Amino acid sequence: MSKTGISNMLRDVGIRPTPQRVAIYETLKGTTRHPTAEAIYEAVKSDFPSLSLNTVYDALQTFSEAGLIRKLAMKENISRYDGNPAPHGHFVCIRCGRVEDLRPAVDEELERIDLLLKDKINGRIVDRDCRFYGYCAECEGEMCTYEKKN
Amino acid sequence: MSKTGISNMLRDVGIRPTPQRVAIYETLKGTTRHPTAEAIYEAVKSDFPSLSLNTVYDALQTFSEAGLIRKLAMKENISRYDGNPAPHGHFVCIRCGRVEDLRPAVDEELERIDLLLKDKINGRIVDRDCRFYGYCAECEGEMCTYEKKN
DNA sequence: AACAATATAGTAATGATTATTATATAGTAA
DNA sequence: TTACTATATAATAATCATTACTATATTGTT
Repeated sequence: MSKTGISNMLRDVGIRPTPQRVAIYETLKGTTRHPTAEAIYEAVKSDFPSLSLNTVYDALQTFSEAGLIRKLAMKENISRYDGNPAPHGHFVCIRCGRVEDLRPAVDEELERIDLLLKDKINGRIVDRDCRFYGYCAECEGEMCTYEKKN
Repeated sequence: MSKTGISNMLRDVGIRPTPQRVAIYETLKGTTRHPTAEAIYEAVKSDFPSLSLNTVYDALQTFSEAGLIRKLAMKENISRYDGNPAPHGHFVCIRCGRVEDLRPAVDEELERIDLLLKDKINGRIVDRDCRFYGYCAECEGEMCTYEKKN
């Protein structure tokens, strides 16, 4: 989506589309690395030298509350962010820390469980966050070059 | 499990069974509320007035690393703990914050997905944490009396 | 009973996140 | 445009869960 498209979309959902917010959203949408606030800050800073980390946090929270993005609380007491707000599963490498999206085929299985839960739960389910932890192929071979930055 | 049983179990896995650790483990095993470190601290403190919150954190990390318990990173930037280390799903109420275990029948479905993933993932999966977010029955009716403490 | 290793508790430090506030910017209406 | 109102930004400070440090105490062992 273009900057103009992002701008219009944000306005449509009631979020004032400032250049910073558009850049933050664009950055998050343009990666599958599930970056931290800090990583987004570093990435966007090249275009906005005066950018504040605070602004990044504020934008991410605003986007989250509007359902535009997804916050992923990690066990290391740090949050990562996902530009895809639709429920979908993740693979997390417990050695190098990378977070990857699962293939759609697996997500379809998870969707089936949503339906199953409708009858088995005393409540209304509106979201899902499924994580699968293990060792990525590169870490299995001790050849992992994953850089946590970004 | 009795205190003696816990003590022996801890020794078996190489963890020195101090009274504090036994009490912390016993407390966590004795609840399904997925308490925070603070809540465990408050609960155990009645038996150990001089208990340090630090000791609780240390014990929880030790137990986690030994695979005896499970750490649940919540979106509110706080960690909860689960005395059941086996992979199993949770329901999280996004209004009152309660965390409940899913019925075993649902977990069986999730186990099927583990198998499915073996072929679809470039890595080795060793654990799973599936959360389903929504409104618990009581919060749907605005009658929720859930107390976050404990 | 003494020793070596480790746990506890108290305190201080860390670090991600959030609050505060003056200034700047966006949206709107004249 | 211009003026106006509301909201966003950025800088700074504060918060709060968690972790580090360290002297003392306890455990398990010789």
